[in-house]
Amino acid sequence: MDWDSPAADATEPVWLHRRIAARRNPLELAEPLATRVRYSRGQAIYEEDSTVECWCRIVSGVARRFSLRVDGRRQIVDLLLPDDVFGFGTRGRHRFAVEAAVDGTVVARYPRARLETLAASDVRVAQQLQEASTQAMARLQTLILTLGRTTAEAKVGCFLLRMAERLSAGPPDALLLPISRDDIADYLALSVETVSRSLTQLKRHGLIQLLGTRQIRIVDPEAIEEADRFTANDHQGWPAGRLNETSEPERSCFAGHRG
Amino acid sequence: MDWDSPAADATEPVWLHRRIAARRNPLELAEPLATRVRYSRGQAIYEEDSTVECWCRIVSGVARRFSLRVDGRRQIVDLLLPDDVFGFGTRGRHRFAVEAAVDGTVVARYPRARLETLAASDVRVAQQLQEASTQAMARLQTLILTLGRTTAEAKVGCFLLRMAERLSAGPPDALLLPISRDDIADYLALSVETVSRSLTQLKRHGLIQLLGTRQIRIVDPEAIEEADRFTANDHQGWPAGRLNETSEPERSCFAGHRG
DNA sequence: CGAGCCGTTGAGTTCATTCAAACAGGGTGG
DNA sequence: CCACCCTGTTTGAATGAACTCAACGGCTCG
Repeated sequence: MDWDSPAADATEPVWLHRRIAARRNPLELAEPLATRVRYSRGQAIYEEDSTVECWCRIVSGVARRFSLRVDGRRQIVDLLLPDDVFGFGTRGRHRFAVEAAVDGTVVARYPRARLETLAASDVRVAQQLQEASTQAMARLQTLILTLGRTTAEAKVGCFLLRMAERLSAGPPDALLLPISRDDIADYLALSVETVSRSLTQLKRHGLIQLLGTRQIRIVDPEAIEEADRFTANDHQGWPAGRLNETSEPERSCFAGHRG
Repeated sequence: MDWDSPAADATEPVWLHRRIAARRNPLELAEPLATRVRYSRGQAIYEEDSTVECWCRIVSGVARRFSLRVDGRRQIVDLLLPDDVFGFGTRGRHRFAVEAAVDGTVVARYPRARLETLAASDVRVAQQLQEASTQAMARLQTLILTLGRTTAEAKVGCFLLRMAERLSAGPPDALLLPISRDDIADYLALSVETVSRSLTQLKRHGLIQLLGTRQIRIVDPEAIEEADRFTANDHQGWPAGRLNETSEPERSCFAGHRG
């Protein structure tokens, strides 16, 4: 099966593979150990508190690492895109559950024991593991900074920028969101309604354009990055030329996601 | 200098060393490489975007890893207590700055290059590095869960529980906060006033007792853990017997921190 | 004793949430 | 083909929560 090839399945949207061109497989040297598994949306990749048997890498699609609270709310701790590595737990146990966030998510699984023996014999493999772990830590820190922003508009804007950076090879001017508003809400610790409102606010302020419900064009990244200040001050401070609604027709320009 | 000994400096408060008994030095095998440095409150341990030269371990005291936003606000990404390891950056550079949060914080520094050669020759050292890295990741995930809670009272309560777990060897019933309200605020992305109000709220609800400004007794950990639900419902649901104010005299039972 | 820092409390405003309703698009079945 | 349902998304109104600005008390240090 040729799941690594970008054009493997023509029915899948492009963004699921776009990143493969941008970044190399971070576990390239361990690839002989890998077995691939395909998951449907919502399907568990592993459960909370399960034992660590494999390291995992997203080949295509998206997965969410999350925890369920006592009140039923869900906190997504990490959003896993193609070539993101996950599955190293704490003391042999997974602290969080992981499940596919879109249909047809493909995960490459590397048995932990064999991976470790390989790493012991090949330093470069050990370095790749280390690097993958560092990347995962960087994602967590980025999320903390996003959660730390003051207003919901700033959080959502920051989220868009980070997603654009991760999804695109070139300049982060446009992006196709791979996940639903629900997932964004649980990722940013906001309500779905607030996420939706923040997006329309960002659009009204001329910082983004909404081409489709999930297709977004980033107009003013710097202003988004500093959105805290602007929302704190009076709203006269917005650039006047951008205040008119960019009323693009809201036709869906793509297929392949079923929310 | 015998900084490892719990009674090295009688003027230092007990909690700075309490944890040494609870958890072993996670870089024990690398100790021959270590050099110790003492920092005063607010002093930089390393700067943002500096090159990674050493891994670090808190011997005694507290440090904060943080980033400054454009609006001047500060987000503390990690709070470092005795025997916490930090300083592994992303691609050779530190993404955040670290500075001492209390006077007399002692840090053991392990030169990166020598540490790596040692790890290459001794598998147990490599395992210790791996374990330390995993611990750091666990701290980040815990913070994300804390930041993800709905109300400020839930955030602060959750913070107290996690700090009690980290600071004490026994049951997490009491703790002596090692940091100021300001630091808590920047850690939880709240304002100082809200932190203060949340503490008095938790006290009023009978979930904690405030013995001193920094000495706290945890009365009902389970209720704190589920605080989201209670604050969401009506406030008649609180245990009636605990609603009377526990008006202990607010004398300071300890010295050694100057905010 | 005054200055300065830390912590708490109050008043008013802004912001996010809940509850509710409405809309759009995809898919299925009559 | 159209009606219908289901999911996901958007918007409105009202409530509740956190923030800012401000003032005050306690404590330490000079």
